[in-house]
Amino acid sequence: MLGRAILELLAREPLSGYDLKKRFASSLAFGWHAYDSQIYPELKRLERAELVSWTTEESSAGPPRRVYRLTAHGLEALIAWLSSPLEDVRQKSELVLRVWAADLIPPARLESLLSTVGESTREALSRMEHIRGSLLERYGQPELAADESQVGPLLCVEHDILALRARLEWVQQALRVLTVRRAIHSRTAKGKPSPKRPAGSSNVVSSLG
Amino acid sequence: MLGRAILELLAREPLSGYDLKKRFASSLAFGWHAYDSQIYPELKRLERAELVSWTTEESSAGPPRRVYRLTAHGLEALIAWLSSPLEDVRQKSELVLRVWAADLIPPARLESLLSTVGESTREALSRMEHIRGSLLERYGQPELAADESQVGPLLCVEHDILALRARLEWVQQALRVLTVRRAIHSRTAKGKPSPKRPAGSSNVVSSLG
DNA sequence: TCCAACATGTAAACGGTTACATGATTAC
DNA sequence: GTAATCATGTAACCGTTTACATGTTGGA
Repeated sequence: MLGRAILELLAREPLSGYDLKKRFASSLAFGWHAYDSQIYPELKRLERAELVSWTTEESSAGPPRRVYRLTAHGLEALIAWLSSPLEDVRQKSELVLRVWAADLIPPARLESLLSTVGESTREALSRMEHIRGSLLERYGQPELAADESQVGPLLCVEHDILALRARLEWVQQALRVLTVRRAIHSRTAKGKPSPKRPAGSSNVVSSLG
Repeated sequence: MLGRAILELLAREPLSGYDLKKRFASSLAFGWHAYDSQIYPELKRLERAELVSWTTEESSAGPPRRVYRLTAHGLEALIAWLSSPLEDVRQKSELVLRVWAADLIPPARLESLLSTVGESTREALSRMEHIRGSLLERYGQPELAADESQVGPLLCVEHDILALRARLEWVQQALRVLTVRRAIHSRTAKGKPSPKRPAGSSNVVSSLG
């Protein structure tokens, strides 16, 4: 998959491994992330497949750079992939996996996990909204943006904003549920052991899968 | 990660490899998916780590089953993981990766990709809403549900519903944007080549990462 | 002189995916 | 008999992650 992401970036402009590394390192171009240790071998693989070629360029600071660009064959392969049918849009989330066993997590711990996620989601959301602001200012509404190549990135930013808002909403809902439950428990079950599954009640969730 | 998911399931009730395989195969317990080829080796790994143990049970149909259960140490390890700090909630999505290069996809292809995703999202959403319906019917509001062990699954279903709604909303927005752009193009640019990036305008997106 | 940024890599481990392989029991 | 379901595995591959490794140039 990283190979495809690299081809997309090279379709816009020639880049060196180091440039790509910077793109994939921090806030990540389009939510994708990669390590430098993966980028250089991947570029070699793309080169062997004749999807990219490179030329050496002098660098202003540091050793000479190997600048990669798409070959005609590379652009063709990229477009073929982009156009191919897409299946399986499942999203695995460690947070959700953990919350599934919410009853096994000490309540205070669970609440702090959710608060932390909520906080980082809020931050990511405001970063994304800021990015959207500058893109809209620069290019106008995505429907009208004159620069064809900016429509995709604009839509990706919109995607992230909607996804982050949904996650934030869920985290708040979960925290609300847990708070209410704690309040009820402390009132009704003073010192009583936590309620067990009623005998004979089959586990509904077992039959969902 | 699969090991953790297995421990969570075994914390509720003893299960055989075959049971786990069924849970992970189709609609997936809590959005997680796994292949049988992965489950049996993973059970051996958990056994070596003394997190699970097994006993043989006669099966009503077919060969005897090896039924696994958590050890005390396994429950301890599970709770330790559940309580540990959680970082990195990044979500990689092939769909978003493709849309980033929307301008390279033939418009009709892109629209059919998005429509397909929209349709399968709608289906998943109605499945999830149905599941939520039966859970609420059975256990009542998550705040009040008497069965402690069902709160997590209820919250997971809520999560999926919010996430699916957000995705659907985005897909519809994207389709709207593309439709409007197509309409404008066909009116203003009869036969004209598609507009190129204005010379000298640096790519904003490059500087976002 | 030393640190930060530039620039490019290798090796090992881990986890998920695909494909292949085997055999028992029950219902049709 | 034969197909479906029950039940358990192995082997090879591939992509990601972590850790390690090396050397240059410019500025403080």
